[in-house]
Amino acid sequence: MKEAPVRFPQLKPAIFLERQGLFRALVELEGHKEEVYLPNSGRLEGVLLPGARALLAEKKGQRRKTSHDLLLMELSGVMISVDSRVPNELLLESLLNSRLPPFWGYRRIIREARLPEGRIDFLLTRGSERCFLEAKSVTLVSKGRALFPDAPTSRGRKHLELLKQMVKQGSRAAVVFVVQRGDALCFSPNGSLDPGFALALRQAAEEGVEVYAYGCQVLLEEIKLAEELPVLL
DNA sequence: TGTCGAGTCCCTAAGCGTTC
DNA sequence: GAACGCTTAGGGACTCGACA
Repeated sequence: MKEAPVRFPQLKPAIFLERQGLFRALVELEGHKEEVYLPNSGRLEGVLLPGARALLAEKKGQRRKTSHDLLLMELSGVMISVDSRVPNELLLESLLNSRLPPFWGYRRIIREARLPEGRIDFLLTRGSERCFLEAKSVTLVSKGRALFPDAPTSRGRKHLELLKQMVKQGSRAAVVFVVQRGDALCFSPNGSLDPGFALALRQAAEEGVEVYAYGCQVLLEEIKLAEELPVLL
């Protein structure tokens, strides 16, 4: 697979102190404490560790209440992207440039496709053929195995139900787990934390929903999709 | 008709409060 | 106890009105 990077602006190093809310974190930046935007509402277990190195992007905007986004954490030399918007961007880049072999040949790509039952991240079409694609952000890795979710997710199960419905209606449907770090060797659902999601994913796969996982190469300058990872359901 | 800006809706997931 | 709704911050998509 060829590379499809999302580039970062110049990042500022900081020290992560604590999470202050769903979307806020307190860091030490250039000798003072600073509240920054954390673009991820997940639990981020084992990633947001006090004292760890954080990397920030300066942001300007009228509606903003913070002046920086927390984009990367560095733990034991491993760079981890904590921006939950990145997987969609990476997939879009890869789809637009025909860089994902399982999804080659689709002529039209619609983001955030609206359905009566909900919204799906991508709808790919080729004539009358349709493929629904849902992207999931993964940040948790244990002993080389990427795990999703890092907190019980009823929304995740809802998305799987929706994909199953699309398969029943004759469309193709897939869920793509994007592991936003470079130290994962394989992917599994996090059955010990959310057995319901793990069961739903296995059932979805049995009923025809395709399951893919990709690792990422995370650098200070950019993040790009890496090789496809084995999925162990 | 085309462009621009303002406003609205929806998405992310956890946590809290309310209702049954 | 379960189910549901709301809130949180920020951004993208979309709609609508104003104007050239």
